[in-house]
Amino acid sequence: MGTVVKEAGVVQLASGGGEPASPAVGRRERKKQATRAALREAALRLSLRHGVANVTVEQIADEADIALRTFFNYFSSKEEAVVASLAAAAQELIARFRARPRTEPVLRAFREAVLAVMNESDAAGRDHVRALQLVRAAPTLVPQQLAVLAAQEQALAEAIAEHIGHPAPGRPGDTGYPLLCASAALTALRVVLDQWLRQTAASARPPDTALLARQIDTAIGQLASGLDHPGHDAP
Amino acid sequence: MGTVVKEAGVVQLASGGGEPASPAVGRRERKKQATRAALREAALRLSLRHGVANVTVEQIADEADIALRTFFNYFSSKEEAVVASLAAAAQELIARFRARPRTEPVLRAFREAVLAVMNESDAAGRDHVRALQLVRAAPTLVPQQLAVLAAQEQALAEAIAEHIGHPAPGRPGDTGYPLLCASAALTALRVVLDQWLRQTAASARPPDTALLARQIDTAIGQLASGLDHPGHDAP
DNA sequence: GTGCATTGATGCGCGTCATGCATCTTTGTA
DNA sequence: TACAAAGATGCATGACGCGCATCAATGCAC
Repeated sequence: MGTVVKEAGVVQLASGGGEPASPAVGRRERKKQATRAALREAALRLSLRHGVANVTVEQIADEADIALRTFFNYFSSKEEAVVASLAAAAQELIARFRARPRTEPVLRAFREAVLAVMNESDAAGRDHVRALQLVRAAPTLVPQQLAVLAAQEQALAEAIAEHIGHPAPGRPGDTGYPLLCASAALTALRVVLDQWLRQTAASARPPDTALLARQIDTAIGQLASGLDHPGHDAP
Repeated sequence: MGTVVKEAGVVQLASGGGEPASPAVGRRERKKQATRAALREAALRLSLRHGVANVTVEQIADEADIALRTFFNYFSSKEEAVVASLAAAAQELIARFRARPRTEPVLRAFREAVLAVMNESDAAGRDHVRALQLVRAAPTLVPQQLAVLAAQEQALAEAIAEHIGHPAPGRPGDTGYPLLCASAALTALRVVLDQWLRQTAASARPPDTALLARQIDTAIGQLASGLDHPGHDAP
């Protein structure tokens, strides 16, 4: 039989795409994750060095020492491989959110989750930021980035519903709040990150997390207190 | 010299892509708009009939009686041509917003603008809805749709800043409110439209504008009154 | 440990995509 | 009417994305 690794083409991207924190399964699964990671890192590295447009899928596959054909078993396009780091980050963001105490207001918990993810200093944490910078430099990736975020809306919405003891999205009694809140929060995050990257780009190398925290607080604060009345920095 | 019609590849999409309401210029410009419209309509029509994946760029070009090469002078991909209607709708949405009296609260004006656009019953108005339905049926188009909306955030943010007499985004004194409000509003619109289409899909043919209006009001209301306290239908 | 079924990796081939380049045609204007 | 600018078209080409057949590694039962 043929090979059907991708969980469904674009849907692979739409359904996550990050490393699913494999629960210590067999060697098979581990190797798959390794291959995926190798391709993801190769794509990111080469794209950062030469620019996304100047890198071919073949080069990425060679760099990762994987057959060209195999690349397409994992990602359906170059762009998808590059933003895979972001998908992973988004999934971790949601995991962090789920771990917050339910006594925290929703947006507060979201804020903490974001900062937790951004404060990671390990290899993966760096990749998130590097991928974001790359997206800023390559307009081709913008649609992909947006799709990655949008793909997590549903998951975050469910987490939010759980967090506040609200009916899950689509269930009877659902006010639509969880989904709206999730998409608004992720959008705000995207806007803030974009601004932050623009400023950080020309300044210090080590990501200025303090500045990011302040900007996130501002945005979250505006979302929390209602968008119909502008201009308030610290309520 | 070569041909450089597109205002800049993907940026064409990112900077709008709709018909710029040509100010009665020469025949040259009129013909360009006609060509663009022909391609846009052909792409939409064929995609609706056979599915986006089953339509080639060549078929679209043939249907519009345009050379294949010329197609790429207007759109850099099949998907871009299909969602061009949405770009036009988004631009008109902003135009409508700008026309609202400044006495209206921001989100109220946004609501009115949305309903105005959705109530259009002419050919273009139908195209908006048809394109939205197509996107729902073809995951490939989702990234493009998101990009179209995101591309209008800046424009809407500026309109909002004007509406309330706030410094333009990036200017000194900018609180970040206009951009956040714009992106949140557009996101909410996207979420609401998605839900609405899901429901409308299986029901009446003539778009149920009343239902849409109610759903928009709910979402806008939640945005307006703050996202940190859930569950309120009619404040 | 051996054999079998499953699943992923790889090679091959093909149709499509997307763009650069050269050329021809149309349009606007002096 | 002649000329310059701008768009449309044809041609050629490299990359893309995937179906299909095959090979190899893995997991499992016995």
